Amino acid sequence: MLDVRKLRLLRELAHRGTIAAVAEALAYTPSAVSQQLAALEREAGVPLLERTGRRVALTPAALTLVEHTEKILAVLEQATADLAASRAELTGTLRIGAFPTAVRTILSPALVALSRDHPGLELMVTELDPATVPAALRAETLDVALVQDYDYVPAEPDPALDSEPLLEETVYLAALSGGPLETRRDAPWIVGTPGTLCHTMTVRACQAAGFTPRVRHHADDFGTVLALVAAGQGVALVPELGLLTHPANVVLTALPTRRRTRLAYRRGTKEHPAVIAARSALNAAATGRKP
Amino acid sequence: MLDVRKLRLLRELAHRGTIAAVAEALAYTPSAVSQQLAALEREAGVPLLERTGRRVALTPAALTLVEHTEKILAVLEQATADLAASRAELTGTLRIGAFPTAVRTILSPALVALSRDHPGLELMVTELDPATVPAALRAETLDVALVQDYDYVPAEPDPALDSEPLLEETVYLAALSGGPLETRRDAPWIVGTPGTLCHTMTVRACQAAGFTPRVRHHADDFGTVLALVAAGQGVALVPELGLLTHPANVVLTALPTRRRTRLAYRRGTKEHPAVIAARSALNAAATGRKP
DNA sequence: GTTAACCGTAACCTGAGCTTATGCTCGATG
DNA sequence: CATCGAGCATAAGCTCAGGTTACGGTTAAC
Repeated sequence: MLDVRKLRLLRELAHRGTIAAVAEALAYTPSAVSQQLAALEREAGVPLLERTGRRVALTPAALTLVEHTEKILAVLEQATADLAASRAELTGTLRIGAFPTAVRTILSPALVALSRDHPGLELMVTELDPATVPAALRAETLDVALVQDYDYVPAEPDPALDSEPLLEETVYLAALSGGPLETRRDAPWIVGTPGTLCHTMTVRACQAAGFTPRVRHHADDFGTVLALVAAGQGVALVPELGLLTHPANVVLTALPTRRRTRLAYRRGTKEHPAVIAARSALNAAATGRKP
Repeated sequence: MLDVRKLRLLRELAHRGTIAAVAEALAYTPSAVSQQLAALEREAGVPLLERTGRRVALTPAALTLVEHTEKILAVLEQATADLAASRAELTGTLRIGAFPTAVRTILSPALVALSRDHPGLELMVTELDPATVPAALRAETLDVALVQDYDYVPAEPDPALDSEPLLEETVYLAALSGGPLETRRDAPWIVGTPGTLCHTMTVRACQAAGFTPRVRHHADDFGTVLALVAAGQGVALVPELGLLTHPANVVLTALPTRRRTRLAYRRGTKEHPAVIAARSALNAAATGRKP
């Protein structure tokens, strides 16, 4: 009987590439992970890892093992979901991850509704960049998370994760005057810090319009971005949710680009009562904002 | 993360009914099983067991947990099968269960072929009554087994097991004179010991013909049965494979009843290379006997 | 050449999970 | 109705799986 705990380490290794990263993610020492994987290899009777330089690579046999592991972990999630559903009241803790804008706009009202309807449910919110969400969900640091699915930035399919559309917003060009994206070829730009989804989204949208933005400022908070625009420091792309307060002199031009926000969770937790509750609260908060 | 080892205990409990039986089957003490199940219940946060008299019953939540466990164990079997397939040579041990007649007729030649073609494969044969096969397969005492599927004795579907047809034979009425089953209403009968499949089969076949057999002798070995028939002690039903040597004065009348033999294994092991090898060897032995 | 990142082994230590021992409850039996 | 056996649960103790820390070897980058 193969040990599922060890298989989980192998799966994490397939995603993260190094034993050190697996250990870091799952709160072990690298030595422990190494020993467990060595034991798994011994039990399997087939080579699973081979050193390539200072990393390890998975053999084909190990990769098929990982695929099976994904299935098993999904069933286990489903089983715990069913257990939670069979309980009368919703208890335990739900760890929610979200990007900063979402926290202040749709997540806050959803949290109010959630804690009102389910007093037994402990809510933990973590603010993080969507790029780090998949790893956090897999490592069970988070249970559900809001992620973005900008045009031009499709999320790679992850067999361990599942998601569903939650919200779709218009993206605006924020400037001191109106006019389409193409006319901003030579304007100074205000974008997010490199590596974030906002940054990528802006750069790709400009490239699709035929130019590379001349980056002048970096700012992730849309309030700051709009203040910079109002101060004549440049132009920027801002999604609908970033416009809670916008300075009077900033002109917004709707672009065809749309920002889609999705609710992500581990495969198998779709029917977990806490996820169901989060889904309905978030949907209510998202549509409640519309008018 | 639910512990699959503990879930396996729960599944076994669902099948066997008492903690003591589970412990017996899996080579633990009852105390260990009790503690593990108590721990599982604690982790689940939901009552799983409730004492009814001096036994324990599973709650609905526990039953759905068992269903999930079946899926997980099947995937685990599949994973080990894939591992074995990725190995060049076939190694390890294959534990085969079979009823006595089968051992002497089709299993022996199959064993010869198997050990010739796969010298690295260790073969272990256990002679047992088909009625005990499902439990032995689930408890991983056996890997594959030959079971019978007489008319009137359909095997109940077990979610943990899988099987496929292997052989179909005619059942004969053995007597000192020819004639259909209905004419033996008042004859003394020779049947297997109560509880075995052979016994059930004979009784039901007679009942389908409109009478209950008057049992005179009990014998499980078909050689013995035929000797008793030859000695004028009564009549009996004997399947084709039981007729390796039959006394000259015994007359055989083919009946419409047919005996079907199936190859059974745990769900998920269908593509295990050792099972594949066993399948082909047994099929060859079964068809090789036909002419 | 030096350094940093990473993997693996050795040695040690802790607790999960086994065993044995024992008590309790329920149902069958005379 | 008293007795007895079957079965479950708890207590106490022991063992080993599986963790940690320490250290050495190898690889890639600068």
